[in-house]
Amino acid sequence: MRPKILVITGPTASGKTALAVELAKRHNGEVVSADSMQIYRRMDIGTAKPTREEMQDIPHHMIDVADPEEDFSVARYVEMAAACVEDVLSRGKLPILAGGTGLYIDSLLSGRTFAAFDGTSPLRAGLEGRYAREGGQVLLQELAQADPEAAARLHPNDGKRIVRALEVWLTTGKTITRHNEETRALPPRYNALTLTLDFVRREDMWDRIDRRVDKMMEAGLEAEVRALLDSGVPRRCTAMQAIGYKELAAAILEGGDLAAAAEEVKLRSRQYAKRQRTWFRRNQEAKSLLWGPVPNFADVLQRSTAYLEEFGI
RNA sequence: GCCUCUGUAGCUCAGUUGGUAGAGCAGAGGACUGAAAAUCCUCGUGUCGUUGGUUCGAUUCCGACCGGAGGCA
Repeated sequence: MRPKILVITGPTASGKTALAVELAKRHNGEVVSADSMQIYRRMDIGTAKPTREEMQDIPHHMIDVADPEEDFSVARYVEMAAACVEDVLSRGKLPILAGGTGLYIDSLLSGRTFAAFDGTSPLRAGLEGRYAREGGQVLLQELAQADPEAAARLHPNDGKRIVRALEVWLTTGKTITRHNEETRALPPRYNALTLTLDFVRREDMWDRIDRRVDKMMEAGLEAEVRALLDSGVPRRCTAMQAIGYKELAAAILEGGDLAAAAEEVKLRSRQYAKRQRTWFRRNQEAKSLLWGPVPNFADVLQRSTAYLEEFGI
């Protein structure tokens, strides 16, 4: 019998944190964050990391577990988060996976494993160099020798995935297609009830995003980004690619207008929310909780509780 | 008041030697197996400001009018 776990997801600014905390209080739960950027320490304002007050004494895991100059990854997330979930379960409490990083959530729930990876290998650097010089078409032809399916699936411009597919083949002797098939066949690690928060009207979500970015600016996002840059966090590392950070870093270092940068952050956040929705939409099992034009927390809480009862939590 | 420039997709603009038009951005949809807040793919009909005229035919040429920008008084 696979352990039951509650998942709360949804696009950015959809109220995941508040709902997770409230349900944790009512169901003896602890929150395990599923957010690829709240992982990083010293990045609080721009990632909308829950504050002490917002956490309301509910333990939160997988927040502040890496430094910004480290490069985190899905594989690391799954390994660490799985340990957190096991820990929560072992104490007889309900793990509540809350966050908006779909890949992290799905990977953890499915029990997915990942092929070996070495970000510093000369092989990888070589492949990246060749992609830049020779182009995707050439590498895809090479990939087709070993893994015709992946070569057919990948677009010549999708350098990241072409390099990875070749890397997996060359270092493990197994194609990424084969690897994917094998991991897909693995049994799910948990029995999850997924609640997806969203908005009836897209415009309402945009408004919330805009207001949240305004609040971030008032709360001192600029100073937070400056502090990261001053402490030597390189601009090209993963953490600095986070929305809110890369735009402000550009404005700070290239002398741009901060107000314009904030508008850019709003735009990128909306586009990000759209991508998140595309990801969540394909989960047919998920229960959707929609906010109307006037958010009614009590109503959403009640509907959530009904789903939990039905699921047997 | 006069002169010049300008008015084309939500925005910025290109273009049509007269045969009703196309880019970037925005937007929409999709993908996603060790960067995922990342990365990648697909999708462009709009009274070509309004109204007369010339013409077989005008968004394109001419006039008037209405916006906008600048210059001269």
